[in-house]
Amino acid sequence: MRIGSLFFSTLREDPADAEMPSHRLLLRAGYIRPLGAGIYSLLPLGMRVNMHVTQVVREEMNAIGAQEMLMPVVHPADLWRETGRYDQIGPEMGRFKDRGGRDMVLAMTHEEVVADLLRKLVSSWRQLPQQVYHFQTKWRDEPRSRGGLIRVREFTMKDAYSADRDEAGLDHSYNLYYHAYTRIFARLGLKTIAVASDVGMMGGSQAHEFMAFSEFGEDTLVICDSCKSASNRQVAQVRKATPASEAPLPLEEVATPNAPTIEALAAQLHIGQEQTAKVVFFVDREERLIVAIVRGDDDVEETKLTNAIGARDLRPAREEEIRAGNMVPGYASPIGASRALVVVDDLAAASANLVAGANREGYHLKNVNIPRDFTPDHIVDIASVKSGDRCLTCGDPLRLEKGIEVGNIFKLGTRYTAALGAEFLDEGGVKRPIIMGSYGIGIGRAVACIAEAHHDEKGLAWPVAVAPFDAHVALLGASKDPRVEASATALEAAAVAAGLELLVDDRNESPGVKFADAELLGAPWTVTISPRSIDAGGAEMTRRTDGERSVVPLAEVTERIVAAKRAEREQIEADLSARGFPPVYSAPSTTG
RNA sequence: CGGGGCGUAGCGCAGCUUGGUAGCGCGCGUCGUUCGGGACGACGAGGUCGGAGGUUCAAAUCCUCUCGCCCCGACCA
Repeated sequence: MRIGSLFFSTLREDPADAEMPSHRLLLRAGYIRPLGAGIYSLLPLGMRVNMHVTQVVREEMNAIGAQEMLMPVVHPADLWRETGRYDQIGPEMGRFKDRGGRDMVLAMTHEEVVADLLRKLVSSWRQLPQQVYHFQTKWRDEPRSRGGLIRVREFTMKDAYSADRDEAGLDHSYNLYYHAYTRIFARLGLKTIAVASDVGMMGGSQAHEFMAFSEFGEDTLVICDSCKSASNRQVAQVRKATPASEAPLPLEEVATPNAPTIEALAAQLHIGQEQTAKVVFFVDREERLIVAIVRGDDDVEETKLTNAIGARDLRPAREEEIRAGNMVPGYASPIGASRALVVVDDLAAASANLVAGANREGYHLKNVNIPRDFTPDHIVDIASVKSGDRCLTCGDPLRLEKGIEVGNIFKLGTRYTAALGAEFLDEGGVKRPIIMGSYGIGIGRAVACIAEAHHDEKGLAWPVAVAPFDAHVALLGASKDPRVEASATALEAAAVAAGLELLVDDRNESPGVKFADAELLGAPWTVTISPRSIDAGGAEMTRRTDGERSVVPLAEVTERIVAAKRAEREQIEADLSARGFPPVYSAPSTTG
């Protein structure tokens, strides 16, 4: 490919509204262009990376026996009504009517369609297990898209689905995907960790998220280096401290002017924050006021709270809603409150003589004891893990990291098959619901995460497995010396024979522009052909990652690139085998 | 949905406070010179100032409404 015919344009200056490096560089280098909020076109460069990522995913899916297919992006709403999700899911689902007035939805995911196919196609245990996958557009009307390709509204997802006879089969399928995903992200050059996670809107019994480490990550990962275990902070549990046992003292009201925050309160009373109770208010979808109480040194983890009480769509309460429950914001406690669901963190409940609000402006209560002074509806872990907390299993200190979710695996169970009547007859002639799992990877997000992980101040630096071109060929002095164009033509022919793709920059631009663009676009190699390089013996090869440079005979350029590609792939395979993830799935392993 | 910011040429911005000819840099076109680290000169193309309404002799500028985008909090691949 000659660069002059490539459909793209680079930007010399940074786009004003791009914050994340991947967003900024993918825009600047001409890989993507926005069409609207969270809606992007992939330009040919971006599509090339996308296709390479897709191919790696496809190879690993096929390797575990999954079959590629394609399901529609527009679904009849009735199918989603059958599983209840049409009403459960809020405005993030795209809805419209077709010309006949029928309700239709834009696919956010494909559990319904798979379960529908299962009930139509599968009737016997002999037809199980099955695994299918596709690469398909999803529309999710995110309340807030951001970060370029990191978080968008329309995106391509590889979603795979397993269908098994029983839980043991599901466990096996789940392990297959755990294995395949580990291999996929390693091959894509992403450092990821699988963390135990919340099941969210998918439902089901168990889930892992594959997280790429990134300082721009939206999720916080809780990692125990001793146990080699990791969880999303949303569900992570810790070994809680045992509060000193004190005899409960009588309640006592104290004046605490201008102390609506825990910090101010603790400072004013000269006590530690752990001696206070923090009260946080939420309202669920049924407009129920929820009072969540943790110790002053903790924060409420909303996902834990949501799961603990089976709530949906929690949002922070407004001040008037708090007052309607007879509580005073800033000085609140459930003592004397009405009409609220009270959830207390187990640590707070075990702590004696806490300071809590008096529901009177400027006053707090000392020596609050739970449940002596009020009766919680739930006592359960709802505290957010913080740095310094200790591992539930081994007691060692936990480490917190930021990550971006690039893939997830869910044990769905019979959530969808039971609702849709996707059943099979077992050997005994007994009708049973099919057991499902679902497994997603956001392709565009993976591309963005790779860009996040592989760039420098000059531009992108793609791993060879996904680079849009194997090499960027910069021609210098071609107008003066016909040997340059002749060499380029010869190199292009050699590349075709070797199965390599080159981007040849034959523009009439200054060398600085060509080098800068080569570094911005991020091909693994820059091959410079000039009268000088020809006199020196051929072409100059520069490795993008470390700038290592050498002059090699023109005839050896392609074999050098091929050898480097092979070496990188072999290194990745060696690393994967050492970690227990060889090309062929061998044994169950979901530890970690 | 709450908070903050921004919409002026393809990109980055100035002009707005104090209303009166729409500007700068980069990029783009033609010609010439240059040619191993974002070259130089000459000439040139390109804008309903996001949109609608209002105030005014006159609106990019003031007022109202509206649309869009970005960033920070509640969701997810």
